[in-house]
Amino acid sequence: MAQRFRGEFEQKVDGKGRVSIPATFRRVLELGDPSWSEGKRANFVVVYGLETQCWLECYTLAAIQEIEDRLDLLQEGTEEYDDLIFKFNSYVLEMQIDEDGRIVLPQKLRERLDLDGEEKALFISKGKHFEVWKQDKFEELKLDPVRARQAEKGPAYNPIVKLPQKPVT
Amino acid sequence: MAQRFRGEFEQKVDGKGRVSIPATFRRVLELGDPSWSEGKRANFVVVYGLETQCWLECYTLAAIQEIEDRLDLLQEGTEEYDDLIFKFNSYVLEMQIDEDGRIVLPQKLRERLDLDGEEKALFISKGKHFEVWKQDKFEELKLDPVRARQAEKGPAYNPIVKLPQKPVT
DNA sequence: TTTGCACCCATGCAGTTCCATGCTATCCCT
DNA sequence: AGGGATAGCATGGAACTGCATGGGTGCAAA
Repeated sequence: MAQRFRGEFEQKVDGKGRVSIPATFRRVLELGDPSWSEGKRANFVVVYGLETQCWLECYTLAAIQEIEDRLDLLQEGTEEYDDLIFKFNSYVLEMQIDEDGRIVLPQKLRERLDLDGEEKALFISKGKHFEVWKQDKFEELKLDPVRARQAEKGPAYNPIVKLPQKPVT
Repeated sequence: MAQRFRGEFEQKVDGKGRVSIPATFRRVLELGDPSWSEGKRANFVVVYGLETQCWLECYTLAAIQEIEDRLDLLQEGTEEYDDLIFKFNSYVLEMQIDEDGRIVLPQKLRERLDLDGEEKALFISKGKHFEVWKQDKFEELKLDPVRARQAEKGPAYNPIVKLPQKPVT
């Protein structure tokens, strides 16, 4: 079982576009990079997508490999095939974590996130990948589905999101 | 069947946010960590959720694994999938019990619980997970459902909460 | 020449590790 | 049954380390 990203972190982006990758995420990226070893720098993949996408999706190399394996099983020319090729080949960047555990977001990506100058970025786990947002933007958009629905209902002591039914086997 | 958490304990949180995990809970967390063995430190998962949530929910790794297995069977993008990903991947922290049976609640969580300085925390079993509250808060809110309902009815000799019917098989 | 980026070094603080203490429940021996 | 030894548990203190962050320098491309 591959490691999963867990948790949600707030990191500062400095004037040069540098951001620390949260240490726990670093561990997962390192393990997901087949050519990584102690002391080396981990590589990973950033999917930034079309212009309308204002967040980054970050994948371990292993996860990307998994996606490519799946691609090989699909018919060329199907909609799904095209979408995946498009998403994971065209609008994509391979990055490397530096000595200090940081990456530099190039101009292009900073613009995409709508970052200028020093700002806070949000790192949000999605299990097999994580996303990076400009914090203000994320909050403004209230994209979190649970929060969005709860906002309608008002606060309540309802700690458990309903679990899915056990599959019938 | 996995072990269950039982009982309710009061533990002191020191100025640095350190708390002892009640010993009986530790046993359950250890058994629920597949990679744990005698002498090692048990890992588990703390779900702190959205800003309105002022308590912590703690799960064994086995319990989390069970949730993730179910997640793998769901369609990405469905409401249920998003809710679960958010709840169990995003607003979550993986923690490790230290040599002395304690954990350190990071700033973020202390704020969430409304703990500052030295205070009492309540550990409350909920069967497959347990919750952590600031004691004062818990009492103030009188969230205990049984107590709340009993308070409405006034004091009565009704010590036994009605047990659920056995399922018809 | 300016701007974007790779590299190097510096620092404060939060988080972690290690060691010490008192209390209580348990066990064993007489 | 009494009493002393023992082990595990809840706490406290202090040193240490890694992480997030900031600043500077040099190089290469625009």
